[in-house]
Amino acid sequence: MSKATIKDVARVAEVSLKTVSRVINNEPTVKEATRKKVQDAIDGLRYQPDMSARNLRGTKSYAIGLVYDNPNPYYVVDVQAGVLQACRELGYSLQIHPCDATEGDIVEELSDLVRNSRLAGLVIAPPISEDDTVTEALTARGIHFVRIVSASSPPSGDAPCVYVNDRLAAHAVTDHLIGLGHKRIAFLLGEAEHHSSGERYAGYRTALEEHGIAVDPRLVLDGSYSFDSGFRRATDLLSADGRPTAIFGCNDEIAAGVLAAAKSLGLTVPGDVAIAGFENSPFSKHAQPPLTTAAQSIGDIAKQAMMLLVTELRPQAMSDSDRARKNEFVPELIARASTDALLD
Amino acid sequence: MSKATIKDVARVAEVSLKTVSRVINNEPTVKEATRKKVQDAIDGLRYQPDMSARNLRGTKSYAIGLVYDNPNPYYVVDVQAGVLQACRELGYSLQIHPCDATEGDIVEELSDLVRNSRLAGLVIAPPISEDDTVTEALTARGIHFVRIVSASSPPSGDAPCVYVNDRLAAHAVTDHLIGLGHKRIAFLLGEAEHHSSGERYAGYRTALEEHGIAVDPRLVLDGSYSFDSGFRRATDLLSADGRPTAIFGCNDEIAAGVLAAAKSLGLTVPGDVAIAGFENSPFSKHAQPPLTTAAQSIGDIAKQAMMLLVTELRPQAMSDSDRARKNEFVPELIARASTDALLD
DNA sequence: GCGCAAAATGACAACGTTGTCCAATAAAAA
DNA sequence: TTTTTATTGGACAACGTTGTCATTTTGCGC
Repeated sequence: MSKATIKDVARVAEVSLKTVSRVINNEPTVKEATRKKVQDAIDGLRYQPDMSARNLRGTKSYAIGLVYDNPNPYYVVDVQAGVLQACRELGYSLQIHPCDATEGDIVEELSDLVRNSRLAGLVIAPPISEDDTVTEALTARGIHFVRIVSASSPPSGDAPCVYVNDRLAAHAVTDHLIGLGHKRIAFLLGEAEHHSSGERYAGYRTALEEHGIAVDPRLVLDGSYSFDSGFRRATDLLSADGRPTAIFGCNDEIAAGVLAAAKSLGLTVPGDVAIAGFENSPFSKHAQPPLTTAAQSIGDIAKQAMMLLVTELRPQAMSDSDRARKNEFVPELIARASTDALLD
Repeated sequence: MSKATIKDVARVAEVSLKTVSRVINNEPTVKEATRKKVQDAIDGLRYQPDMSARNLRGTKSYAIGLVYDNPNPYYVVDVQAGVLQACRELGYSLQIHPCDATEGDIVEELSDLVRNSRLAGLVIAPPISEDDTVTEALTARGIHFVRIVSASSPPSGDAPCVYVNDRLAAHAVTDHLIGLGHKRIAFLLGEAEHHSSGERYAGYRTALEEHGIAVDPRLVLDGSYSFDSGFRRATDLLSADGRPTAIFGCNDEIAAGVLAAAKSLGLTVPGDVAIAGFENSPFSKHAQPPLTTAAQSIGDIAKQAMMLLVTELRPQAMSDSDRARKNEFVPELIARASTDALLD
């Protein structure tokens, strides 16, 4: 009933411990016949290598850390799910590490984490992944990591990275609004430390310019990725003269705030004002009317980040198809009734 | 720069390896002077025992698993945060294990998890924690675990358990509604496999009975813990004759659905219909009007569950104050404007 | 067949910790 | 003082795995 060890496999396959180890680790110098014999024994015994022993012995480790300071629980569980799936497929264990970038020395904290938990590397989610001070310090300390960031092209620098092209997606959302006849489109920003906010703004801006619409600075307001922020800014915008005919919130929470503000002012959506969000949060579908947004498959992105990290750490362990995967993700426009009454 | 080991501590403290080990593990037979000397060395070197080595060697393990199938991300991250904090304080590492109780053999899955990851025990969150088939099978297999469940008194049986007294809290919410003059109060249930749904209903029921109000079965509707469910049930209730003057949703998502339904029917809240939820989800505060609800400190509950698990596993490792902690938690009523227009 | 390089395999130690068992010391009893 | 008994400290093995290095087997050109 107790767990099978490499010893059991060796006995069954009639080879030495070391040969089994070689098979497990995909080392090249094993005869095909031997490999098969060992693999059969592994399958037969349902053997799985022991993480503790592996981590203890080698320079290598089979544990990675997931670092995030994103306050959005929907985002967090999706990232976890994606990384966890990749971990299972690749035989890694996962150490989650929620953190607060604003308190304490985060670099020290992460170094300790890696040392104490013997982590092979880190997957770092935004916004902390976008803090160059942190990533440079980690590189300087020789810590392996992969970042998930918002960018419109592969970031320069050596650190491997998975990037979400928010700019392109925001461009598409803005195009959609322009296509519906809107010319006065407001944009509500999120926190500046989230690159996604700036990227989405850039997409909005270029879309307007491409259609020869001047960007009106009075229609671009900063704020935060929150319902409250959206509500306040929208209340200001919508109760002043020359109000916009559409408002593009930097994420769905902001858009939900905008929607609430519009309703409280007695405006109809999308009749009086069209509203678009970003991220395809679950509640965007349930809003009344449902919110136009852009969908990101956070799980896939996170999974790819983990794959990329392992490609870094143990190139030979990854198949070519895994290695060839693309590291750019472009969220897709999801048009709903908050911009186009004919949809639902 | 590399990690300090027990060997370094022994050298600095001028004692043997074993003595250091004894200090770390709080074994009784160490002279106070020696203990201090060793502790100083530990602190000085910022030594932390290596999990891999500890887990590998002993019958003991210093890793625990957190098992959950709750679809609510807010709940999940709070539970994680609580357990994680306790893990740090107690020197454990955490393995998260989201799962789907409806597919595959969950008992087999958890057994494999415990064996393969050498887990000392599990913290199991609802609703899967409330499935007796699962918990009995785990007990039969000798797996240590602590459950977080909804109950109005300590569940019988040997398995240690932290329980949330939803019944008492729902009683308070119902009292609040009755106190505001409501007599026709509807109740919208969640999924039957969540005990919390039944417990909250029981609290609602006894509160009505205590005030001599008969429970009208037409005002008690089953459903699920979702916005949609709340929306549909409330639409039915509010558009039929003899509509209730208050609706108590089994959680905030349901209540949010009720609120949306009321608005879409042109009813004012709380004027035409008062609405109460449960759980104090972040959005309950942002709803218009803000939702009356009941607050649970999920993080504290989860932390206490972890403490209790360790008390099980290594009684001598816990201080008396930790051991004496209460395992019952009662959510508190938070009255807001969705029931009482004078509040906000 | 023979020799020799190259490929495949194996023996053994080591990773950091704890359990077992025994030795040394201090305290108590004679 | 000597003997007995608590205390406390230390040597060694073991957990399951992989790195190092030695050894065996294979393939190949003569």
